[in-house]
Amino acid sequence: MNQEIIQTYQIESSIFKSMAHPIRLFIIHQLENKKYGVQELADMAEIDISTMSRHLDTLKRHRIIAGEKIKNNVFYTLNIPCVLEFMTCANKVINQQNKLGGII
Amino acid sequence: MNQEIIQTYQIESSIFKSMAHPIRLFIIHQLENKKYGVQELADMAEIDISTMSRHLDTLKRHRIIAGEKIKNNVFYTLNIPCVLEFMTCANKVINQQNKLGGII
DNA sequence: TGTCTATTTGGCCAAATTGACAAACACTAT
DNA sequence: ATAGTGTTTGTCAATTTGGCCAAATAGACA
Repeated sequence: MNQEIIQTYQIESSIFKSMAHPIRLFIIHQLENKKYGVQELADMAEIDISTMSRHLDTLKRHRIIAGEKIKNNVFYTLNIPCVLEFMTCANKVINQQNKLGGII
Repeated sequence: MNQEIIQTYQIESSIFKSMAHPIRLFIIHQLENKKYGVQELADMAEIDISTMSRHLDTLKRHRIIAGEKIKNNVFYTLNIPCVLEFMTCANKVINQQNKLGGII
């Protein structure tokens, strides 16, 4: 395995990876419009708050979102608006998939 | 776990996932400029050809790339040019990370 | 200080991903 | 038909990821 290539694309791939999960995409889409706290997001997604906390941490570590503590709550906001351009492209890919009959 | 959310973002997340690997990003960047065969790409990345074949298959199944067989060789091309916009955004994220001191 | 609320972290298990080797396969060309 | 070339697939071990519960932590406020 060529270590130079790995290194070159490691960070880029870790950013993709950080977004490559249904719950984390859900989070990104929610924060498009408004700030949310951890418990609120956990309730909406119907997952354990500890699991939600970990997903938020993943996105935060990659600077996709940012958290701001107000009193006892941490409110998260979308940090990288251009992430939404990703989605536009992703949807083009999805539409093309549908036209061609889906994957697998 | 809210199945509706999962369903909504499953496909989108599988597209991110398909690109979230250093070797597969390497492939995408190479195909930006020119067609390549499986063996060529395997040589460049210094990985087993079977491993490269599987990475190419992953990208192909998600319509990121397309393969065309000519004689005994399969040449791959980038199928979704807007993928490159992804990269532009990803790099903004990376640069912001660097400014702030990198991640973990 | 002590308590209450909200969030994060540790531990553990199940499931998914990655990589290599070898075997199978598809096709070309003798 | 047979050999040769290039690609894909079967299998398996090692690693990573995702989920929940329980315990730990951080901060607000009486």
